Amino acid sequence: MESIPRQQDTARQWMRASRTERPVVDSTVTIKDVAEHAGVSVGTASRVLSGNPATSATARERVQAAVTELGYRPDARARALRSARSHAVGLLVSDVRNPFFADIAHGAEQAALGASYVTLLANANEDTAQQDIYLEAFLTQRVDGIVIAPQGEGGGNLRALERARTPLVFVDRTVDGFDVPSVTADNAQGVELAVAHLAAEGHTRIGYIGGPSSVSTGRARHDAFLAAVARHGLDEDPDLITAGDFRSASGGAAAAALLGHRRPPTALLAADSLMAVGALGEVRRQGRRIGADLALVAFDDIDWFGELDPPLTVVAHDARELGARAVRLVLDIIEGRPVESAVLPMRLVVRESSTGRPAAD
Amino acid sequence: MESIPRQQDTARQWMRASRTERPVVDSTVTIKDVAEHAGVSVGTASRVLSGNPATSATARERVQAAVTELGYRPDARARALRSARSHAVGLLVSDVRNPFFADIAHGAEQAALGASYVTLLANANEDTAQQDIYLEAFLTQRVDGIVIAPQGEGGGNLRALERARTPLVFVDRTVDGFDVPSVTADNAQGVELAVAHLAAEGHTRIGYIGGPSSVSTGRARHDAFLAAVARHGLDEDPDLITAGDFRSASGGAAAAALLGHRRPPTALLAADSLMAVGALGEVRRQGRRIGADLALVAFDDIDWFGELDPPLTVVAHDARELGARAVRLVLDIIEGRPVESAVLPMRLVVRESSTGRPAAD
DNA sequence: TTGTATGCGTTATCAA
DNA sequence: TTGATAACGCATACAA
Repeated sequence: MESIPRQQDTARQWMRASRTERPVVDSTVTIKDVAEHAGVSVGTASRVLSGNPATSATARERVQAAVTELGYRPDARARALRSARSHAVGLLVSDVRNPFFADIAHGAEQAALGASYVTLLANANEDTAQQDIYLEAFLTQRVDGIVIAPQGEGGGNLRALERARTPLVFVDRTVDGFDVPSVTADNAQGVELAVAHLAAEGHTRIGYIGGPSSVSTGRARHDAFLAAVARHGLDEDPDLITAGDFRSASGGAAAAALLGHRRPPTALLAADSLMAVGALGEVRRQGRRIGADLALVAFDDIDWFGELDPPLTVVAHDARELGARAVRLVLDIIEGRPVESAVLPMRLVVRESSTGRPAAD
Repeated sequence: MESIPRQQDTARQWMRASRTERPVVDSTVTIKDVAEHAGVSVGTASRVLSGNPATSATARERVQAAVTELGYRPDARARALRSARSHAVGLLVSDVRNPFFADIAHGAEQAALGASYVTLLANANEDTAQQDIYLEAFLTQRVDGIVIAPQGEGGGNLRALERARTPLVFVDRTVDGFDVPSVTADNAQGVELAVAHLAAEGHTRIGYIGGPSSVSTGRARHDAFLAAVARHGLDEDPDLITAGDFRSASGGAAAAALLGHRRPPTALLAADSLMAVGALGEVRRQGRRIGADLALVAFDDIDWFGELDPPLTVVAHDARELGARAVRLVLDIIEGRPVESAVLPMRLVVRESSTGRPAAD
């Protein structure tokens, strides 16, 4: 009786597909079927499948044969339910469409794959509500661990995570008041590199296009900018400080505001790639030319920044490495190894956008 | 006896975390705990939780209270195991770092979220082997359906998918020999629009930077290009045809080859955004200027293409819509509704890169 | 080395 | 409307 609803279900599901293929194998081949087909007990089949050494060569052989013949695929959910390990990690990025986070995701995914963990990638879309939804989903899916580039002040489900004791790692960003292992970049150093470079190029008025103060990197870069400007004796004009939301449009708006002042800056520093691109557009619209009329340095080294005209000078961090390290960190927690937060260095890649001339290298 | 290993496990897992917080609630609150706390049976608790109308107001109230008090979160795995529905769809894109696919992913994710499905996003990294790995993972995770932008000729697990009868939808790309519902763009129309535009601008020698012939969009655009060139009476010179791999570097190489010929093209058409960016870099390196010296039209309207200098003329498809439609399609299959493949129109967005002058609109 | 039996957390069946 | 109980697919303790 029990299996009938399931079959009906499957039938209904494919009713209109009207495919002409052979009904080969049912989708739900269980370990029981395998055991039967191999002429062994489920216990033996299970042992063979999970690599338990307590198996005979014949058993292994017959079970393997049955597996390939029936097209058996273990049910990860049942397995996880029984063994309290899902072998899945959740990765929550702020915005998949931001190339920087796409790179982080890629690095994280590859690292997880290497450890034979599956990655559940979710996209908060720079929105705290969506972050909570996906965090909730991760929790109900019982992922073994979570890597997140967090939004906001850390209310809502971020606290629930702590309570649920799910292994958690912050990547790129952190949240105040959370004692969570993290892999971040040395933002202060990055800003210092950029400002020092622009100062060396003779600029004294640098316009800053910052990120939102609700994000740790936004705050860190802002503070570092102020410090660096003071340190290098540049103009500490509040008019030179703007803030966007890490998205393209806000970069354009910020650039417009900066360039609209009576004493506009001669150089621009954008706190992320998307805002840099927005600024690029605004500068062009104003009929000015990056490199020649106005220097531009951006955070985040996106692959194609070097292909632009002019190529963009950037403060780069290795996003892939950031993602990979974060995953390794969360696996360390999961598997009970000692964990250590990491701060990765940033480096300056000088190109024409800040010098007006082809780079030396 | 049975629960002891689990507790040990949890303990080991957090041993070195040495956090000082209160042990508030154990992570694994089950429905049993909820029922006990509420003074009802698990059956009643389950009914309340799943919105079964056969519940009394008091029962609902008490269970809800217990849920919030204990911080209960249903176990999606157990739920899926029992109900044969995971409420998860797998999304496999060719390359997350390609902005076009990032947009597709975003659209798909939002659509799934709207239907309260979770999206498992995986990245094939333009690699058939990785595609198979993730397909395998989707299968073992027993996702309810899969949306994929497929790689290669469709060997390996793509066939296994068919056999497993997992609802499947192709997005953007298709694979010959598979009778699978799909959401694609009208590539032929897109190419025609681009070629017609360039012809109208007076170009007779258009260099084509195509995609790999192993991908359906690569083939479709290639064939359409040949047809359009013939139709408009332009130079049908084989030297004007190149092929890349949908990645930046190959676009640069293709541009170099095209521009190196004795009779170089006066316009370039790139079959995707990343290759267009690569071409952009190569053109700059050769000291030429897009728009003025050489026209460029690209496939895929990436947000920031309009911000570049000069802004890029593109053949655009709405990637978000592509992703959203694909998800809706797979949900249609899952939930037994009639399904219908869709071909979305493309449209030409004319900007300076192909005209040398600011666009009218 | 193997088989049997139990339980993981949940939903669904069946009586009450 | 409710409670007891079986079953989902799998892994493991225990006995053989």
